[in-house]
Amino acid sequence: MVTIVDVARHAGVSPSTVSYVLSGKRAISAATRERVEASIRVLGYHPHAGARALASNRANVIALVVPLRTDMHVPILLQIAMAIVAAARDHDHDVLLLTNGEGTEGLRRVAHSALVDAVIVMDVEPRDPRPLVLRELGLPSVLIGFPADPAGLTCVDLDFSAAAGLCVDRLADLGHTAVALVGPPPGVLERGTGFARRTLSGFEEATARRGLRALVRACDPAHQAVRATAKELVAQHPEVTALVVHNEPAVPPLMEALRGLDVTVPGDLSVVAMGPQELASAMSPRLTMVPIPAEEMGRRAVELLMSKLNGECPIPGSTLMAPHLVPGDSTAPPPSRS
Amino acid sequence: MVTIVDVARHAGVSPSTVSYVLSGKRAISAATRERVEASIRVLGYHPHAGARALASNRANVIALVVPLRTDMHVPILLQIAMAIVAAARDHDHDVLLLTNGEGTEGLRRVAHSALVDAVIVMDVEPRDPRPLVLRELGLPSVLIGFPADPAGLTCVDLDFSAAAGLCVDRLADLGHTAVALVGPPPGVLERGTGFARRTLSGFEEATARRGLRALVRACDPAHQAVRATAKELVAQHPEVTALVVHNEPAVPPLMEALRGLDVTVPGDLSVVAMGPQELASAMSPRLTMVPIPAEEMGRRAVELLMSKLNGECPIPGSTLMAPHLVPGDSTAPPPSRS
DNA sequence: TTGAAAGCGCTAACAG
DNA sequence: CTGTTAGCGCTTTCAA
Repeated sequence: MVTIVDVARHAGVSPSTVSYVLSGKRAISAATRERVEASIRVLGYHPHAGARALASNRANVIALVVPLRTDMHVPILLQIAMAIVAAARDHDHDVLLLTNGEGTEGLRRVAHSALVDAVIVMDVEPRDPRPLVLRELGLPSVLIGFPADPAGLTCVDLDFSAAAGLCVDRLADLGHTAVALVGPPPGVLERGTGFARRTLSGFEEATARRGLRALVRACDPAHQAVRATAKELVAQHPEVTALVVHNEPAVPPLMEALRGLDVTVPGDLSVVAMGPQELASAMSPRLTMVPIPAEEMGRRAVELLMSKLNGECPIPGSTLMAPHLVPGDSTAPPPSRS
Repeated sequence: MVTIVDVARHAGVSPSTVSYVLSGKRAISAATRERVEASIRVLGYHPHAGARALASNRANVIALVVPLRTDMHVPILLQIAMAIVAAARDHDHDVLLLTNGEGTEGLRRVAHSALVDAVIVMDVEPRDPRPLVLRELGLPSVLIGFPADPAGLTCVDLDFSAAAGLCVDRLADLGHTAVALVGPPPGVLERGTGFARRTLSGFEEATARRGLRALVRACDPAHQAVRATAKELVAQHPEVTALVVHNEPAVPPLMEALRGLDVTVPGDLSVVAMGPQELASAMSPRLTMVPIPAEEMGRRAVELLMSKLNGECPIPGSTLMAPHLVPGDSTAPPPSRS
């Protein structure tokens, strides 16, 4: 194994100089720096992670807690995770993968053993035990999603309220006067799940502001339920000319149900969906969407965490990512009343 | 921080004794062991991971390389990853998450810096550069999937050949005499992707063995293409009374296309699919499936890796997981010729 | 069955 | 701007 002493010898300097070249923690003359860097390259030196962690009290590793069972769309989960890994690498950190299988014990373990310096917790929900443990451990952390009480915690999420507003605004701009929100199954809202509630309030606020008639339907993603909801909306509420859908798994059956009811999109009915962007091109016509910005959420979470680790203050308690609307072919002005 | 010295003092023994209690590497009297264990519990001692890695040359961490873009079904990927984390924990190891973003450089880095002891690479394909790097590094590894040349490597995958055979056997047992394989898009097979080829040969071997007439169709998962394939099979090949589908994304549009063609499943046509088990209950009727055993594959990969780390020999070069057929409601005897 | 002590490779005072 | 050196907390010989 190549050690720092080997590099030092090869470059004709002391080990500490090599260390300082690597860390940039003190000024080094250009000449010395170059010689050291050359030696590092020639010898193929990589500092021993354990030794470094031991001496510096920094493992340069962050933990990522991924939920086993989740309300989140799985590909989104993975996208966020990958973005986190990439962003962490940009900050010279690695990512340790943790599940909830060990319960909160895993957090205690990796924190106490100094395996990681900090942690990102995904898919945080209102009644989540993990934030408590994080506070107790004093472990720097960033949550993706919001617990019931985010006080003293750093949280990142999409601004679902603004996202719903964006959908409504687009439809209002097109001339629609009555729109319906097709939301997650009843249970999700009642459980107090944060994002569902925030979408709803954003929808209500925006429709009120724009003077639109508004309907809300919770919708189970099962084929039958979706079909029933579609049928009911079309038959009982002919005034509704546009749908905002915040329920990823319900989208494919919904589009199929509309086709079955001879409702053309966007001719008879416009559809805007909130969810993973891939959904857009999987549907026909291509959906107008407000995508979940997985990439940005992951990066932002890492950046916030790094700020914390570097002792930068103050860190914002909650970060709501601004939504963007990506136009597709599923929205158009409402049909003319003929 | 609680150190091994604190524990030793508290228990009235030497640090080395505490170490040996933890590692079990030498005999300890029951009395001493109990005192030490009590002290560990009381003080809430967790050994410092870095110090341990430095002194023992073992990080007790394995790397998991997850592909960024993949032919694999994403939820399956995550299931395997989670199974790997759980299994690794059972062997007292943690999992470091790596992507291909750094290219093979990431592997070199974590190996040289002793951040990890070994690595599991997911979604290995025939022309994969990573196995070469693993050989070069001498890093203990297990691959999920098969490279073109698996010589000297340890690989785990589903026995796709046997899986196809299982599907054919079930259909033959039900009385079908002509079956079609709906496989992955043309490109996948031509690129030499291992699993597609193995499925095909299993299908051909089994249909020949059972004396069935066999058809094979590569199928792009796009709506249009699936519809065309379904139409062609139904119209041009009325003798075909059953389908074996090995193409996860094509399944939903296929089922819909059949419905559109007034072909009832399983009344007119039986369908068996290979893929993620969740697919079965997402379809109506519930599919008869040969699921990808994500859980077992993950566990097996870890077990093989641990055997390698413990120097147990010989390690099998390739492990093909036995497939299981899970009956659903999409298979029945062929329609009577009336 | 246990203890003493020498490192593992690196960082960060301290000293110049 | 650079070198010397004392640990970081643990494992593992060696010795008893």
